[in-house]
Amino acid sequence: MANVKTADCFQALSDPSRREILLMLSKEKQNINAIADSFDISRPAVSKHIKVLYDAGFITITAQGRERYCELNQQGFDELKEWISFFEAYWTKRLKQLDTFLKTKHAKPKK
Amino acid sequence: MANVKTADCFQALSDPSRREILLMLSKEKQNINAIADSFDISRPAVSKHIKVLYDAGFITITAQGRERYCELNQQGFDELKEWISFFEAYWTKRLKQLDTFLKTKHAKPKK
DNA sequence: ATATTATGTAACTTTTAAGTTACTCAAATG
DNA sequence: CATTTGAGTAACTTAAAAGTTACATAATAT
Repeated sequence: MANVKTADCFQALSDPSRREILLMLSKEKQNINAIADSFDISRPAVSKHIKVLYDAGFITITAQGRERYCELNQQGFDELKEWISFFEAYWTKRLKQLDTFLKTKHAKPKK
Repeated sequence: MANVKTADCFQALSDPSRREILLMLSKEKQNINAIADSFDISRPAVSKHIKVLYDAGFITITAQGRERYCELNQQGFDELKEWISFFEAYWTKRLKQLDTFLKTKHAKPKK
């Protein structure tokens, strides 16, 4: 049952610290303590954020001895992209409507 | 000072009701009460959600008499897309690394 | 003009999220 | 093997979101 998303990706991204963590991980793989060092909040608080990001499919965690290295995971990002792409259809439709409007109602400008 | 985003788009999307509202608006323009009728929560609660979505740039509101019609606004969605596209670079980099690895270390498969 | 309808907002409560400290445990290290 | 280090978690506090009811106001309808 590894790598199964159990949390909401939108909820996961609503916290600025979590987005910051993702940004850090886009630069390099890091273990929990290294991540925590970059924040003002306590290590356990960071630990919780990591769990949320993991549960939402934004990171993978690999144990190396007692250290746990975090890396970005495409899954969460994909889910987000999918959501957005649903709305792309809306904008496409809107553009088509505008186009039709311009062609039928304003085919001949009054000048 | 119209249409200036004052709230965080991620925070706005973290609530399921608000995402549901966006989904409804992708089907048709609706006024506040019409939206509220589709939800179990009270009308003022919906009113607040609408405000959050507006502040985050996800919808526009047009008054028609005493009614206020809500429509999707591209701005919020664009902000989200921009955020995601930043991370696209990460995956591109990862792919390139993998490619290089395969070419240099495994140019000749052992079989 | 009165009644009704669409909406906003203030004041408050409830729920949820985020943070903290204190403790635990297992892996590394002297 | 005693100590240090990296990390998880439980119990609790604090802070922020989400919801409610009650009230206000302006536009429409009767």
